[in-house]
Amino acid sequence: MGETAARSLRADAERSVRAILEAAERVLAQEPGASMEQIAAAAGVARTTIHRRFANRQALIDALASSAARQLAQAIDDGRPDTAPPLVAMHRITANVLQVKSAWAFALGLPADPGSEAAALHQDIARSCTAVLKRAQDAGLIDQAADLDWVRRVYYALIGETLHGNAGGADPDTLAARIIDTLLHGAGPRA
Amino acid sequence: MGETAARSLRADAERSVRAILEAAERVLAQEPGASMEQIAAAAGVARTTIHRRFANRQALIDALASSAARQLAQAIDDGRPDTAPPLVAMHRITANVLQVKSAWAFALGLPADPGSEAAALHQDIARSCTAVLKRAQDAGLIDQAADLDWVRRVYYALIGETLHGNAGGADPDTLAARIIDTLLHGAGPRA
DNA sequence: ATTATCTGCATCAGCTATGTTGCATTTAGA
DNA sequence: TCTAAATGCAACATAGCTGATGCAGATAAT
Repeated sequence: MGETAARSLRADAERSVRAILEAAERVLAQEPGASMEQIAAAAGVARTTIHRRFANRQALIDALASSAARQLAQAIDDGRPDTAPPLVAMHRITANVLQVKSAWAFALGLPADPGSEAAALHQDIARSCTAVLKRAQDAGLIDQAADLDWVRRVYYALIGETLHGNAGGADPDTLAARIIDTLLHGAGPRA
Repeated sequence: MGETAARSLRADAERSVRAILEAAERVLAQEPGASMEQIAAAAGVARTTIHRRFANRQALIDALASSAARQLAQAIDDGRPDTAPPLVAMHRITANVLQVKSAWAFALGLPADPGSEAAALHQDIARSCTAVLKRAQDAGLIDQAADLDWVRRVYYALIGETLHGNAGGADPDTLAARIIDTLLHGAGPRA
C-alpha cells in the first residue's frame, strides 16, 4: 500500500502536505531539477518540514505522482465511461482530463516505475480508455479495422499537444471538441 | 554566431567532440541529470577533455541541441518540401524525421531558449513544415477550413507518439505511412 | 486548560558535481 | 623528424544539496 500510511495527521499538518505537493508540481514543472529548498519556499514552509513528511526526494516525487494519478482516474470516472453514449463519454472525459492534466502536468508526465500505485492507476486508466474506444468502434464511430491501441496513443498525444500550445486559457469543451473531431476525422476534406 | 567558433581542430580532437556529443545524447536520454563524469565515461574520454571543449554543462547542452537541430533541418530538406508532390514530400520527410528524431530524442526535446541557433532552426523547420501542409491543402488533401497550425502540431504529436511506443525496430516507411494516414483521415470509418 | 503535535530556525556532517590547473605522455601534421 | 596540439591523470577549491538533530514557540484537539 505504498506511502499512504498517513495515520490521521493533525489538520494543519495535512494542509502543509497539500501545500507541499502543489508547490512541488508548480516548481518542478518549470525546473525538474529544482532543490527541496525552492519547493519549500514555494510552499511557504521550512525545508525541514518537507523532510518530516517525506523521507527523501524520491518519496516526495512518488507521492506527487500517486496523488495526481488518483485525480486523473477520478476525472475519467466522472465521465461515466461505461454507461454514457460513447461520444458523450469521450467528450466529457476529454474535457475533464484536460483540466486535471493542465494542473498536474509534471506529476503526470513522470515515468511511473512498475509496482507503484501510480503505475497501477495508469494501467486502469488505459483500460478504461480502451473500453470507451471499443464502445465507439462498436457504435460505428471508429473503423472496424482500426488498431485501438494506436488510436488510444493518438488520443493521448492529441491531449498532450493541446496542453502544450494552450496557456490554460481556452475553454476545455472547445478544446475537447477539436481533439475528438481530429481523432475521428483527421485533417482531410469532409465528405 | 554562437558556439561554432571552432577554428580548425585537429582531426582527433574533432573525433572527440563528436564522441562526446553522441555519448551525451545517449546518457542524457536515459538520465537527464547525469553527471559530466558519466558522459565522459560513455564517450571513452576523461572528464577534463569535455571541459576543454565545452566551457560548462550548459555549453555542452547547447551544442548538442544545435547539432541535432541541424541534422533535423537537413532531414527535412532532403525530402524536397518545395518541389516534390505534397504527398510524396510528406512521406519522405516523415520517414527521414523519424530516423533523426529517434537518434537524437533528448537533444530535440530540449526547450530551445530564444536567440539560440537551435531556436532559429526550429523556426525554419516549422516554416518548411507549414509550407508543405499548405501545398497539401491546395492540392485538396487537407480541408480548406483547417487550421494549419493545429494540423502541424498534430503532425508533430503523431511523430512523437510513434517514437515513444516504437523501440526503434520497425520500418520508418511503414510508420510514416500510418502517421500520414492518421493525420489525413483520423480513426473514423472509411467511406 | 492541558497535552500532544506541528513548525520554524539554527546548525552540522557528508556527499557529489563542477570547474580549474599543472605535468607527463601521446599523437597529428608540416 | 620536429613541433604544436590534444589527452589522461591527479589534485584542489568551491559550491550546493541532502538528510539529521535539538530546541523553543505556536497551534490543534480533547
